[in-house]
Amino acid sequence: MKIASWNVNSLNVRLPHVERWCAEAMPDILALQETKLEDAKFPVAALEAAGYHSVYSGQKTYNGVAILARTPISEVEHGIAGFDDPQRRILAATVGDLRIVNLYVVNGQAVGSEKYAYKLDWLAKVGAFLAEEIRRHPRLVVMGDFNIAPDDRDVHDPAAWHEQILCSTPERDALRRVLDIGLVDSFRLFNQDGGHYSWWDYRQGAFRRNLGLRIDLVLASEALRAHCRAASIEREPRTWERASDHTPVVLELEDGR
DNA sequence: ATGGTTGTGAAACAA
Repeated sequence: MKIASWNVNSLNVRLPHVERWCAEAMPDILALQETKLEDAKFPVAALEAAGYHSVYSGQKTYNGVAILARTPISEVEHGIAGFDDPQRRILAATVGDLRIVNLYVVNGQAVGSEKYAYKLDWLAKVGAFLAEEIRRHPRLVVMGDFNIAPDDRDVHDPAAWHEQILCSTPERDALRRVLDIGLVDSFRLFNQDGGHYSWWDYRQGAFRRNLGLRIDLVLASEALRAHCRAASIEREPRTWERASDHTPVVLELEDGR
């Protein structure tokens, strides 16, 4: 069972990349962020032809999340009940015996900005939502673009990024509170090294020089911890022509019961 | 060098 997350930065532009990567990597479940597509324009038929069911929550120009799966998808939740947020960043669904939550966490722009305050408030609300999700669905995977580098190993230049956006202590504390619900950063179950990133700025040849951050995460609930078999960051799609600035991150789970 | 690149959508804005 291969589970993956990928910020595609426009599914309109990246659909050929998604089709290609799915054909090569054959993920069973794929969470997409920044689809930037209204629901009416979601490429359901193309993804069905590629072998995937899809559910999605999108909007024009910004944000947008989707969950693709090779088996049927049920119990879809769009956003958080009681949090009337026009930004489409949260999608939850059940695939087989797994509960999947796909998050496109607020970027926050700059520490101290209005968007930064929104990010921290958003993370607190999401934390409360996830506490309920894990209670109802112990076999929970929470994945997406977290827009937070968990610690300095996940940052190419920790001094330059010190207390900057994506790396500040309040953001890392907010992520810690999410993990404390009973989730583990699956990549760190298998690799303790720095230098492994999931996002590289488009500018100044950052990918070629591996100047990146690891901000795309697949979190597994404690109930799934013993079933995690491998985790990886798939750098190849970032080398393709007209690539997203993010690359897919993968968790392999022991096959279901 | 307060730069640089990409996506959306037609000028900024977001990342």
